[in-house]
Amino acid sequence: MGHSQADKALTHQRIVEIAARRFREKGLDGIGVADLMKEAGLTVGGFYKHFASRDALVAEAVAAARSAWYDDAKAAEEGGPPLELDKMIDGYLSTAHRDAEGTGCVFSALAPDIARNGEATRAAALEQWAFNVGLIATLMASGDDADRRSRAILASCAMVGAVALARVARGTPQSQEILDTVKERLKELC
Amino acid sequence: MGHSQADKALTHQRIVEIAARRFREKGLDGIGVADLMKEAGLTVGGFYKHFASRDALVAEAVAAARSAWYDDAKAAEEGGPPLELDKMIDGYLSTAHRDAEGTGCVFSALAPDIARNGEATRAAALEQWAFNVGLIATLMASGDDADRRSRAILASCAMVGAVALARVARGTPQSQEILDTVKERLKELC
DNA sequence: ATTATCTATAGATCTATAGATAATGC
DNA sequence: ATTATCTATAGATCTATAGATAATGC
Repeated sequence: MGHSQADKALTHQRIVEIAARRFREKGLDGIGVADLMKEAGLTVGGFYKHFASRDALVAEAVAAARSAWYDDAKAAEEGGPPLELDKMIDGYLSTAHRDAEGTGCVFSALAPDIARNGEATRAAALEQWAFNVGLIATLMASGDDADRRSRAILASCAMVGAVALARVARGTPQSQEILDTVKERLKELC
Repeated sequence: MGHSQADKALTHQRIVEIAARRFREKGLDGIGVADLMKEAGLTVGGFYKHFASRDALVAEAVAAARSAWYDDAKAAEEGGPPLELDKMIDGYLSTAHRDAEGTGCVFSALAPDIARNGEATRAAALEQWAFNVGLIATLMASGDDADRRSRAILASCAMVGAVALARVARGTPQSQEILDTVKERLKELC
């Protein structure tokens, strides 16, 4: 086992990433510190040398819970394939995203849980939301700035709600209907 | 204290109603059986004569977690004031609804929690969602049945997402912006 | 000497059950 | 006699801390 400061930073990051995944899968109250540490190959005793409290981990994990859009945007900035709004919407409203809570959008997985949490967690989440809305607005084909932002906000709310509801309806025909309907309507709008 | 069978039915209902409120406020994992019983003026020991398990209460509470729309629809059926879609949207996307998790829409308060729960809970929730979508579609001014349903689904997803996100953003200007923007866009659509 | 992690545990939960108590209802 | 509720508690969590161990880094 490593004990250097460099190792500690990596360990810290590993705990945060595991938490970001498991919290999205099980809810912010759905998994305990001991299980998260175990999954990181550690024991519970070391946790509080990394985080002041469980809540502090929640805040870090929510801030770190990035999904495909963010990765794609970063890649595009660094000369990768340019973003296409149609494809982003298709990806967000796909069954693959619906079935991958742990790595998907933090809002469709945790919005009500985050809303019940402290200022730090909510501010970190809101920053991500603003990033997403900005991204959608930028990629729209037409409209002035205010109109783009307005449509981007509607699209963001509809997508977050659609994936959350499609997960509730998983296993029924309504689940696919929700995803397909919102996809079709948003493509008209954007 | 009452011990009759009639009293027991009332007690059962009281527990379910308290749970429906507190679960929406604190999340499905946010309050324990003992605290719910205490709020009903009872002690924890009697709980399992009312419910087979905590999960059974969750399922009943989610099914019973009705909000203003349902009450208004029932009242309209019984000769009360007719439903108006514009007013329903205004109410749903109001700060009053945002700030009243405990009595508001079960989906904006609990959708991801419900999605993580068992079949019984999810089916009870989906039934409510279908009721709401049907209501919206019925009240739309124009369009054939398929088009109304399609727009009703978009409206439902956008409203659920908007209130969940407005709660995350509570205390910032974005909270109001989300509610107002989605309100304006949905009134165009409906 | 400092510190990253581990072992062990305190103290506070939480779900569920056993058995007692006190009311209902045949 | 039956049963709705209560008291008490078992057993399994969960967060947080104390003190030991073993590595780093001056």
